[in-house]
Amino acid sequence: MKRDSRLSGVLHVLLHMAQQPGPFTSETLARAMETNPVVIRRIMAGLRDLGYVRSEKGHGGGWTLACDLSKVTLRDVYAALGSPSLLAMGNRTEAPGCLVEQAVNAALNQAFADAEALLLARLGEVTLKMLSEDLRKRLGSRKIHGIGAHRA
Amino acid sequence: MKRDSRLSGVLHVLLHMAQQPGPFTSETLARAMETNPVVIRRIMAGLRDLGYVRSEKGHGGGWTLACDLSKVTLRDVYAALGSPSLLAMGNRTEAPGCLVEQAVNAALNQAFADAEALLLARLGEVTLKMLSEDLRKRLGSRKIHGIGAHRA
DNA sequence: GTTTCATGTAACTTTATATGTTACGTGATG
DNA sequence: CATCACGTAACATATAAAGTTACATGAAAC
Repeated sequence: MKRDSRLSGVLHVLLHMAQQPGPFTSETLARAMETNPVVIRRIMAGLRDLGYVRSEKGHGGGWTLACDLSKVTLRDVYAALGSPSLLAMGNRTEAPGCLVEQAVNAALNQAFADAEALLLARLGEVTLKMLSEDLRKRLGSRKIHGIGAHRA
Repeated sequence: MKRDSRLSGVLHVLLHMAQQPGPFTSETLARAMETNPVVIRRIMAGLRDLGYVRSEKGHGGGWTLACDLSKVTLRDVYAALGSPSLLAMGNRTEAPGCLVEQAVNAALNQAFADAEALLLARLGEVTLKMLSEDLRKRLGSRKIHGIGAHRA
């Protein structure tokens, strides 16, 4: 299965934005992520609707952070994407009449639910602020570089 | 993303086989699972290679259980499928030069690894025998039915 | 007010992967 | 040797993410 990298992508964008004042155009962000501006707008749409970022049209427009980074967790960001399914595996049939299938589903669903719950909990423990601070540590003594200096 | 249901499928097959003596042709199993015989052979190939089941050609041939059901866990079955990825989400880039990407990956990988580990652990706790016994409970007082009586 | 810029969004293409299907080879049974 | 059943390659289909094109909307610059 093709793995969904939207969460990874949107976090990348948000972290870039946290490094310097905005606004950033979709075009600029897309170049930094080596993707298309439309893709940026797509993954940012949910965040905008929830008020985590703001977007402005016209000259000098673009995307701006509009939230307290210490209040927004990775789980919130995940939810803003529409909470896509976390697991790559699922039941063959969701509401089977076959008792064999029911037995299989019962066993798998328990394991699946546990794993999903743990993953969501972990994502809920990490705020954007924590991520941003981790990034600054990685940047180390290096001069805080702008998006222009982004390394492919 | 399309969710992988091979684990669910192969467990379904194994449970059916545990309900009555074999051998079962791919054709028979496929009818019970509403799929194609080739699909059955495909998902059974790994199990055969690991010795969990045996396959015989020619007249009277087919698939037979060849393991101690109390010794094989759902995790073993999962491994027999080739350990396909468990999570539907992943990193945008696996070994990024970009520090922002590295920071994002570090945070996500931790959460992902925890969830995967828990899922594997849970699968490792359930044996085929436990599944089979759960199934018999579900069948209740009902006469143990054969595959022929399988309900669509 | 017209031009330019930037987002918003629909529609289409591409890509990846699971699943389904056809065809044919191999070996075992009768 | 004819039939049965697996083994496997090759091809077809389905679904979802990602990429692309096109155009509408609204804001700023001139």
